[in-house]
Amino acid sequence: MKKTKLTLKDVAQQLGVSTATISNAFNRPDQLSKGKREEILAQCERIGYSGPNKAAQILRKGTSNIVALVLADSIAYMVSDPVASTFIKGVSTTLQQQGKHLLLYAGDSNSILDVVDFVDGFICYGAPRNYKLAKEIAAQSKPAITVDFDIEDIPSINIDNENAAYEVAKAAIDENDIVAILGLRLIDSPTTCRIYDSPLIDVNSSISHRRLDGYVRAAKEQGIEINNEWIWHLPESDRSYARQAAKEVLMSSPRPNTVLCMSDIIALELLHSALAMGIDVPNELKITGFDGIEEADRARPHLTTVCQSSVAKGEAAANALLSGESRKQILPFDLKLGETIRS
Amino acid sequence: MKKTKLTLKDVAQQLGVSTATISNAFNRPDQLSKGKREEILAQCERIGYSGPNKAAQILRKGTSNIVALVLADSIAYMVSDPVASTFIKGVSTTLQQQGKHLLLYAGDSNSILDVVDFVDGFICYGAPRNYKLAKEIAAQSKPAITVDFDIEDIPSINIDNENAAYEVAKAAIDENDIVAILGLRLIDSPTTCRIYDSPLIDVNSSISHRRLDGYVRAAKEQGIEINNEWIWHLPESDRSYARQAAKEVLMSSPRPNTVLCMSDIIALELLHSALAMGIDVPNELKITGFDGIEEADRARPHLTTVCQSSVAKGEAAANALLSGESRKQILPFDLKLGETIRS
DNA sequence: TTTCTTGGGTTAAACGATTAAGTTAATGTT
DNA sequence: AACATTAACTTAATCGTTTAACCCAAGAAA
Repeated sequence: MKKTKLTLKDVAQQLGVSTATISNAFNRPDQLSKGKREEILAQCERIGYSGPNKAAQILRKGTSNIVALVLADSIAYMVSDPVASTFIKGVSTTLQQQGKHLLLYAGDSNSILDVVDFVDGFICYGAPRNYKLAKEIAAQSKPAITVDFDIEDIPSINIDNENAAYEVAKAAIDENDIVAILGLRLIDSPTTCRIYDSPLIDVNSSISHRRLDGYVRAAKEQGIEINNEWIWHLPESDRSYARQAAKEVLMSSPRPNTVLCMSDIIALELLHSALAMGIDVPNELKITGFDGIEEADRARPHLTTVCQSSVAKGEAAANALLSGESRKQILPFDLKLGETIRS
Repeated sequence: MKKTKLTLKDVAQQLGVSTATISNAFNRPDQLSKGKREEILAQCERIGYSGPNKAAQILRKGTSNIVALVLADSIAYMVSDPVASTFIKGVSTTLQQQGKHLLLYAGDSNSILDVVDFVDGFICYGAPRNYKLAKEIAAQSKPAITVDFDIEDIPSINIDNENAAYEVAKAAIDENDIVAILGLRLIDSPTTCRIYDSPLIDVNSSISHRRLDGYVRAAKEQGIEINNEWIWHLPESDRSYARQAAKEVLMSSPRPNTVLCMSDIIALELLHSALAMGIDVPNELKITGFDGIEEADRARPHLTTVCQSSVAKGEAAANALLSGESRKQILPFDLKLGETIRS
């Protein structure tokens, strides 16, 4: 039963050497003879000193091996979203390989100020709801990287959302279709709704707008104009929002026969609702998703969607952060044709 | 463009007061006059001092507001498992409410020694693979709580696994059934297999064994003896392991007509495989799960399972840790009867 | 022999705060 | 008027390291 934790000083005293030597034994093997080092380490082991205190190291060295993962929404939401959790997977695997620790930071929190002093860097996933957070990230001086959005010229990881959306829409849309869009975070509303003439929000949702652009371009090529009336807004990629929006879309008249969804979760919920109502997919209703989540593979008919690798994004983000990469990267995507647009 | 970060000392100098006063302005309002405090805070704001450095605070105060969540497996696996990620959800929500930060710690890492000095406590979810980790948790002196397993008399959160398993099995098993079990981490093997006479592993899998006990007791009440030949082992609750085990079970002859699964993921995979093979559930095959995950609700026929609230577990764990609760808690479970055992 | 290296240490100044103990002046008590 | 109390600060020790700068003895070079 040791009364109090041993410090470097205690150990130095007991072994009759200077604190610097003990410190070096742990951190800089080249600074002392091999024999002495081994002896010191052995003695430390024996008396129960497990190495320099990390809290003190953080202060002194200015580095902690902790990387903060700043999530766009609450951790609770992020961890249950298949896309986000897969991203976290990629990040954590890479960080772990490099001996780094992962601090989950909720983007709906107030300020990164309470962690900025001790983390080694930031990985920011998804545009934060409050712009203040983005400002703070830009203002602080630790390494940072953004994913699925951009802050000034901070390095970032993205896919080409406009083209991805364009391609999947192009594959789905035929002449004379009635096209609807189930979009994410398009306007500034916490509920699911048709957007009509609400002004599109700008700063926090670039990827949604790029996707929208792609959809609109593909439609236009078939001579179809999508006006706001046919665009729905969901505050997040959540099953219950999706269910409600799906219901509205399927009830509206005339009923659209092509629905472009900005996430697979939304698309799958629409698919289930449609099938439950006895609607023939794809003959009466074509559906496209976005992301390429595992669950989409299990659906029948198979979902037509855009696959992007969230794991790859996570790995790329972590690697870029740790290696000091400063460019912005565009990762590839994959169009996946399923039977939800053509049987 | 400030050259270097301001410190408390700099600020004190500039404002012509002692460092103690600045520190108190931030931490102990009762130690100085209201007027002075407001003036100091205003000045700090003006010159761009955003408060005491957190790294230094951690060292000096010995507390960081960081709680480590020690996961049984890799973060990657945990974050994608519906049960584990729901648990994380509960933990993170509660921690966030109390202004604490969440550090994700992979249980398959080597040692907690590299974080123990700066975290405020540990929440350990699931029995770690390597026993050394459990030893370390027990040996260190920060607050800790375990979930779904126990270490000596460290406070813990559990459900009554034996009774839960007993009840669901009792509901499913009829006289003369052939009963099989798809179990988790029963033996020390990294692959899916029938366990035959392999010795059951002990320390790392208590909850699986409690469940096994419950199953066996229920079977015995119907005069059925389940020998090891009818027990399968899966190293984790993973879809591909489950698929393989499901295939083996359904191919074995005689084919069991009641299969008790230790997780919903396993049960659902078995259900899908059975339906795909044209087997009538429940008339030719009865299936039970464990956990009560959301996806089980979406399955048809509805899965019979034991619902336990992972969110509640997470909340309870975080609350107990933060409040210093030292008792072991048993949370309730709910038997949920679906059509996979009786139509 | 003298001078230069160099290996293997030691000393002591940071890192950036917190806080117990001490000081001083103003107020309250009797 | 003499003494006790309190409010509002300041002083200085401390948290547990790291690391630049210095020191010394022994071997190499000249």
